[in-house]
Amino acid sequence: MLKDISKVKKENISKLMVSFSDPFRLEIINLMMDGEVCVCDIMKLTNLSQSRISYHIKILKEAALISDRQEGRWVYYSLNKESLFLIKEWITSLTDYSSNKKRCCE
Amino acid sequence: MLKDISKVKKENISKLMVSFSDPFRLEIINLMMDGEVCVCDIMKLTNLSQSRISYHIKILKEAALISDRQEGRWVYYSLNKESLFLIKEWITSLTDYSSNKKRCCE
DNA sequence: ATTATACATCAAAATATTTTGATGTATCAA
DNA sequence: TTGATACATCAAAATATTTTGATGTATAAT
Repeated sequence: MLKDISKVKKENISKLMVSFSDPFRLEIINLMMDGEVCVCDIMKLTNLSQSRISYHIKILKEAALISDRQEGRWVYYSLNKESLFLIKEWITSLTDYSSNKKRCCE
Repeated sequence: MLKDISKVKKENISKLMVSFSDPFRLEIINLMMDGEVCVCDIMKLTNLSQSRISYHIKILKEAALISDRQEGRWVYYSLNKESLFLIKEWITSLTDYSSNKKRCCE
């Protein structure tokens, strides 16, 4: 079962990384550093068009990097700390190796 | 002065995140978990073509995610731990906020 | 000197992502 | 009920990334 979990995680990691890979998404993510924001906030703060923002928001949501909460006409978005933790864990696992130099191609 | 440093780092972060955003690059990165590898190692372990690997390696290198070391005809690649640490720091900074709920659009 | 190996680079083609502008849906206020 | 606001979705166009196959360069072995 552990293998299954790590496989599930692998795809998550991949999606999460893709979600981080656009400069405008990084901007949006940075706006969420200080808490919840709605699309109209992002519009004001970035001058991106509404549909453009919705598109990027969708990618961030599908990667589970952000969560949403609706309140009347507004939808509030915020960073999903669990996903951020997952990434940190994965990166940590990358640096765990003991840097032993190997001869290659043998 | 901490703020200034974070601004300089912003472009680095962006490139690093892009370098993480391809599934084959993730595979290559995973191969480096256990230490140095050369292109021929990656070829054997992934069945990707040589030029394809070189292309991805180049992107990883330009993002400073990996370092290279030449030894005769072989070039050994390995993960750059400093960059990995940089990303972890950045992600940590994202989760530092105190989740205060705000009214938007006001 | 010739040949083979390990890898980089290049331009064209294939493919994927992003942007735009229009339209759709739900909520709210008058 | 009508109109406005906040946001989502869609298809087409614009743009960016990736793949391929050919060629180039440096090192090393014969």
